Amino acid sequence: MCGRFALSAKTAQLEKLLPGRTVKISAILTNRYNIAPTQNISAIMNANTDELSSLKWGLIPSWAKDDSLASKMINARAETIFEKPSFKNLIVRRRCLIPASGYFEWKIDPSSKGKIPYYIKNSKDELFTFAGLWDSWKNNENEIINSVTIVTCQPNDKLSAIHNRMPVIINPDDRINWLENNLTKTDTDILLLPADPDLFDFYEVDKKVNISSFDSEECVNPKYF
DNA sequence: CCAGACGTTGTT
DNA sequence: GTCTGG
DNA sequence: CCAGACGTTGTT
DNA sequence: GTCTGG
Repeated sequence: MCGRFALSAKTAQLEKLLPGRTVKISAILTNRYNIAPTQNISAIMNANTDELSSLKWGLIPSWAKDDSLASKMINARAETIFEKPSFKNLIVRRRCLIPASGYFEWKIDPSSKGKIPYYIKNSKDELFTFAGLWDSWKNNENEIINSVTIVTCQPNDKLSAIHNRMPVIINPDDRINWLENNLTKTDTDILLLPADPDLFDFYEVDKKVNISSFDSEECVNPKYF
């Protein structure tokens, strides 16, 4: 699955996320190396593909009475996304792209039964984009809270070595299609697939990443080199 | 009909 | 063991 | 995802 | 809001 990731990028890189266009970056973004659920993350929403928006990670459905569901809705399984009440409307109407420079998975070490963190990134160090769904919820103060969940799928042959799920990654050439067209299940079935294994590398990192408040470049440095 | 859930992961 | 917060 | 808390009463 | 279970 995907429960932590990093986004350290220059504005110029983020502006070019959609091929042939310029995405407006209005917020000042600091480099993030340990983005955790409940925090705000950057995303391009289908409702506004002209700019990078900020959404809370952990989906709060529009009908929710409180935000207690959010921590349970950080991921959505691609296989059942058209069936689940919380997601079936969103896959049709409320899709987004979440840029990342890499993400983390914890591999269970059979010998120690402990968990070892790994960092997974594009082999050419390019940004990539997760498939996400978002929703709008109004809290008791009548404030609109936009929140987001990351779609997951089976791992590809390379990443199955460390985990049995992986985030869905939308290729650059599919990004505008994912955001702007009216997609049916037939359309999304060919997009919500494990990424090409050749595009990704992974390596072990220090356990400091376990602590979500430890947001430092050290999180993404190889433990051994 | 109304009431109550609405999710994923990993482990067994 | 299970939930909440980051 | 992991880390850290997990409770009430009464008093300030 | 919509589906499932009773």
